[in-house]
Amino acid sequence: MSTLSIGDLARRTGVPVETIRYYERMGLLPKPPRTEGNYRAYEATHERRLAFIKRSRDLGFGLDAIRALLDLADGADRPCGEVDALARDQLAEVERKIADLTAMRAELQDMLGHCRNDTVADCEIIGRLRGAVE
Amino acid sequence: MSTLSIGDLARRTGVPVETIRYYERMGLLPKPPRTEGNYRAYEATHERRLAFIKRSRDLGFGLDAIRALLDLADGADRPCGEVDALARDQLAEVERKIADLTAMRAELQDMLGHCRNDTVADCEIIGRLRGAVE
DNA sequence: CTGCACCCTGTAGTCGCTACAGGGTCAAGA
DNA sequence: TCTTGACCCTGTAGCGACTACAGGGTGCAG
Repeated sequence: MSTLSIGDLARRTGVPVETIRYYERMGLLPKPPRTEGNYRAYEATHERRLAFIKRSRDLGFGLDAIRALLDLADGADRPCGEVDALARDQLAEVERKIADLTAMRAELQDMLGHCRNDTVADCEIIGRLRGAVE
Repeated sequence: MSTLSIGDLARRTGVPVETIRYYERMGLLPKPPRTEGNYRAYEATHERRLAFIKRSRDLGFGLDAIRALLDLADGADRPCGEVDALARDQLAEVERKIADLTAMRAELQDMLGHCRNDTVADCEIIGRLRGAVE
């Protein structure tokens, strides 16, 4: 009655069915009980746990970090320093990626800004990829 | 005399040896002649082509796009509209990624800003990952 | 002639999914 | 009752762009 099929869980969380099975194989989501017909039968705890995973993935955490966060989230009494450290690491990683991409964007915009719709021989974009300007 | 070993080429371009061989397998870099001892013997054309590939990779172009850019770069007389389109697509992709990462950064910063170094039970970060605040 | 740095091929692993293939289950409609 | 079709199951292979071996060959300096 109150259990969910894997398809139900997928619809409710926005995580594809295949990905849910993948998380189970990777040990992120506990194996749910099965019905007579060998279908997975999820309960509310599973939905909460999967929502946690999805939120963490949306913030770019890797599966190893999420495993650690889930472990930490289960130990209510411990100080949250480790959680903090994981979030800080993730923030640093995100900032590094933003910096890389921002440099790429500037170079691409500059290339496109100099494009005079010439032939390839005079093309500023090709020229820069060749290394004429650095 | 004027040929380069794969290691020389790697040092001069900053592209690892294994990656050079990978680009050859993928058809991005033409197969060079071999020495008697079956070593690859590169010439200046290879170095220029590899530098072009590296520059394109640094701007985030995928290998398929680079293959197209290399083909276009070889036809000097044709208009550079296609080059322009590839660069525009790449810029759009980079901007999409920046937008995603910027949203992640904001949320992570906000989470960390609210962290009061509590126990996990009261941890703002864990709380948000659980979905308390949206 | 021996050691060492370098080179060769081929294959498997990384991350986080995604896409089958080849089957089983189940509820609704004819 | 039968059949259709949506859903579910397992297991395996593929993606992109490398990276890391294993197990061997080459070439040069001391």
